[in-house]
Amino acid sequence: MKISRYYMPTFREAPAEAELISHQLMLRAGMIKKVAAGIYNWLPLGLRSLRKVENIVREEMNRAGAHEVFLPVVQPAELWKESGRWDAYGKELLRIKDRHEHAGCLGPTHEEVIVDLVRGQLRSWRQLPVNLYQIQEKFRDEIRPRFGVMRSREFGMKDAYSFDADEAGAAKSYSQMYVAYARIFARCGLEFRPVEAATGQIGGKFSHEFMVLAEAGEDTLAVCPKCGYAANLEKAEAKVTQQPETDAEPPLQKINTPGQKTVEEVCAFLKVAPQKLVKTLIFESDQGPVAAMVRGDRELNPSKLQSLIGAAWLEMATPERISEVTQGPLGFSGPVGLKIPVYLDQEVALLKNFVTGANEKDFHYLNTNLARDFKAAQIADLRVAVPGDLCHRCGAEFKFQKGIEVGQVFKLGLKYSQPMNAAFLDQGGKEQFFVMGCYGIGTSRTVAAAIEQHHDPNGIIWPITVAPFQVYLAPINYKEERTKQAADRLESELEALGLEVLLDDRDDSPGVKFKDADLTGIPLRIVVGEKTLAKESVEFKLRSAPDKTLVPVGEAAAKAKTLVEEQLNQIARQAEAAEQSALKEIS
RNA sequence: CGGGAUGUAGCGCAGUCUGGUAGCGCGCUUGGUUCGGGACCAAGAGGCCGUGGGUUCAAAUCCCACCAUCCCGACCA
Repeated sequence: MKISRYYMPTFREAPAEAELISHQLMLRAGMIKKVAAGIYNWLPLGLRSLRKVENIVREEMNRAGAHEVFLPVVQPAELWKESGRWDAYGKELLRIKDRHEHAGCLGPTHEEVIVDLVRGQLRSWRQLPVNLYQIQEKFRDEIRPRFGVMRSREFGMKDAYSFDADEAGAAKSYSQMYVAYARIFARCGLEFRPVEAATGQIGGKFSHEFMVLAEAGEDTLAVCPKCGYAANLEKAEAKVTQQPETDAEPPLQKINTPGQKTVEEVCAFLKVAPQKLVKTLIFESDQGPVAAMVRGDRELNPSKLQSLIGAAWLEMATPERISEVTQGPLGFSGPVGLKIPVYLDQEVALLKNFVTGANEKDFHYLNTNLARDFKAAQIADLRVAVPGDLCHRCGAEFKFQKGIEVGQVFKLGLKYSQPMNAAFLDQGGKEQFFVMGCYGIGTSRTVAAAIEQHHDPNGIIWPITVAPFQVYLAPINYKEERTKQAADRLESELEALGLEVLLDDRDDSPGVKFKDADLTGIPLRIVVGEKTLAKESVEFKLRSAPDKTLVPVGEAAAKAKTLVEEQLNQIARQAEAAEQSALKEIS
């Protein structure tokens, strides 16, 4: 491919809108261009990388026994009403109407459509399991799109859905996907980590997220360096290290605390440590209002509370609602006398004689005690893990790392098959709902994540497997006849060997070409010039290393092929290793 | 949606306070000289100054409204 015939506008400076390095580099290298907030054009260079990610995904999905389908972007409201998500899904679901005033939406995900596809067609246990996937554009009307294709409204995603006859089958499908994902991300040249994840509004019981480790990540992971436990902060469980207190229980004492609402204020006013003050937070959920208690120096983790009570949705109650539910204003809530279920963080259960709100303006209680003064509906780990916490499995101290979520695997169970009435006949002739799983990979985001992980001040450093081209062929002066001939000839030799070559045939100074070679991150650069040709040679340089070596012209193509294959083989070995450790993790 | 900021040539920016011919760098075009880390000389092209309204003899500049974009927060298979 000759650059002069290619559409690849590169820039010296990145548009001011780009914050993230991957975003800046993608814009500068001419991979993408913004159309509107969270909506991007993919240019030829960017599309080549995106397609490489997609093809890796496709190969591995096929290898794992899944079958590719292609589902519509526009989906009818009826299906979403059937699953109950027409109302449950928030404003991210872009609802539209057609000319007949018929309601529909742009698909943010495809559970409804896929269930509709198979129900009635899959009727027998003999046909199971089935795993169908697609690589599609999704649309989610994000409140705040940002970071280029890392968090855009329209984005590329592979989504797969498995249908099994029972839990055991579903567990097997899940494991297969888990292993396939490990291979996929390893093949993309990524350093990643599967972590236990909260299941969020998609529901289900069990989930892993595949995280690419990068500072720019929006998620925080708690990783145990000793036993390998890793979890999203939303889910991470810390070991309780404190001993239960055994103090005597003096009587409950109501005390005037005028205007003291926050933990800080109350602690200062009463001269108690925040560890001895317990916050009572009121939530609204589909299960009705609930209260949750954590120590004053801790932060409640809503997703833990949500999964504990099995709520479909959960949010902080409004001040008005708090007054209704507790009979007291915001800032003075406490467990004593509360009529709603009270969920207790496990740390709180160890305390004696703590301070709580009195559900009355300007009053708190001293010497509040569990059992004597109130009952807990349940005691569990409800707080957000913090640096310094210890792994609940092995007791080593957690390390916190930032990660980009590039994939997630879910066990859905009957969440969609049941309401949408998708069933088959089991061996006993009995009707059963499909046990489902769903498995997503953000393909466009994966491209950005690869750049986040592989760049230097000069530009991108692509892993060979997702590089848009493998060789950047740079003639020093393409107008010089001997150079031109050598470059053209080498280009066709390389292409004949199946290599992907970008020939920089522009009438620009060498500096421009080197800068663009670095910026676009193509793994192997070959320079052809009068100086090298005087030695019957061309110069090889890997983007990932500083060394330059002269290679005889006649051996150049074969040598390039060898280098590319070495890199491919190395990644193949990494994929093998990733598969092996994934198999261990999931068994 | 709350808080903050910005909209001037393809990109990066100045000009706005203090109203009076719309500028700079990069990029682009033409010619020439160059050719190992974003070359040099010369001549050019390119702008509803985000949109609409108002004030004024006169508005990129002052006032009002709207729109868009970015950042922080809430949100998020």
